[in-house]
Amino acid sequence: MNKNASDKNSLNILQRAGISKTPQRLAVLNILLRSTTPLNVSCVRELLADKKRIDRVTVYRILSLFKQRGIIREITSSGGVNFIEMATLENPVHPHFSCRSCGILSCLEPLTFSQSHQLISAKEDYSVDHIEINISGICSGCRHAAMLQKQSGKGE
Amino acid sequence: MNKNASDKNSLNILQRAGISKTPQRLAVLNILLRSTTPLNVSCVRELLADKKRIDRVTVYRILSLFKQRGIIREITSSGGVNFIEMATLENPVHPHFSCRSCGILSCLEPLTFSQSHQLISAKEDYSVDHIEINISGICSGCRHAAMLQKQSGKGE
DNA sequence: TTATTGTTGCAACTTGGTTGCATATTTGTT
DNA sequence: AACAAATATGCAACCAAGTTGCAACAATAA
Repeated sequence: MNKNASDKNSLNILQRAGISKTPQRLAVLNILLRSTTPLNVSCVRELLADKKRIDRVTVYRILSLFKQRGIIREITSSGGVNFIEMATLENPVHPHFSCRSCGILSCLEPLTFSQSHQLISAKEDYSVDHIEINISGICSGCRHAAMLQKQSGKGE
Repeated sequence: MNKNASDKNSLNILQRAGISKTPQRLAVLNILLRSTTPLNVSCVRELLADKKRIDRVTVYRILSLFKQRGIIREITSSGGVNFIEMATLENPVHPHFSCRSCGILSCLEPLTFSQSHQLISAKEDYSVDHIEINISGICSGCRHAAMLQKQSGKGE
């Protein structure tokens, strides 16, 4: 998706959510749309061009508005920093994988109906509104890098 | 378990882990052993009698030592505050339920082997070392309380 | 043009967690 | 029991994430 198309997409999203379009909101939305992995707030701010640096508070406010309107969803990460990702129809709730080596959070396949059901069924008197699954370990990239390093004798 | 038995248990745990027994460590361990739900750091400190108030830093250091030695495990919660629970054989890794009304984190049944396997199988080139499942919603206590309130006409 | 409403940026704050260092406590050895 | 070496604690100061209050700044409608 090129820049113009993405801008148009962002505009549509804001319009559909019934919130006014401001340069800051568009900028944040564009960044989230273009990212292939969930981002945390400081990443979002770094990705904003220096020219359009947005105040930290404003970013938090924009994100909490987006969350409230269901445009994005938050992912709790073990590092204590929350990540965010687009909450579109094409991107349903799914488990995440957090690499303890590179820190990148990546997306895994959504659960099937029966899998979710199994998880929820235990406590019938609880009213469940969200299942968050975070798997952690070493991602394939880091694993291969480590293996290469070992082979070349630079290990230990 | 009465106080003395719990103290003895704590002592054993420290000994087996090969770490020296100090009043502070015993106090923290006792609190964790007695709690029926995972606790966060400020809860632990509140539960310490005023007499044996332990410095915040010390609590963090004790907990990180316990974690390192596998005595406790940490649970990432969506509120950005980490919870801890005992990591004993009788208390294997399990999903948690976080009530968005009362904030209490409670424990759910552990996954079966096949359930865990299903979750992990997706990405064979990842090396998984932990699966964390956090389910959130309204716990039965809060749900019933809300229902009673509604019935008595105090709703809205 | 002006009044109204909503948005932004700044400063200041809160909370969870960490680091460095001096002091106090354990522990192992006589 | 006494002591030295090693370890643990408390304090102050710090950092980072996230929040709040408020003044200034759009954008919009009358």
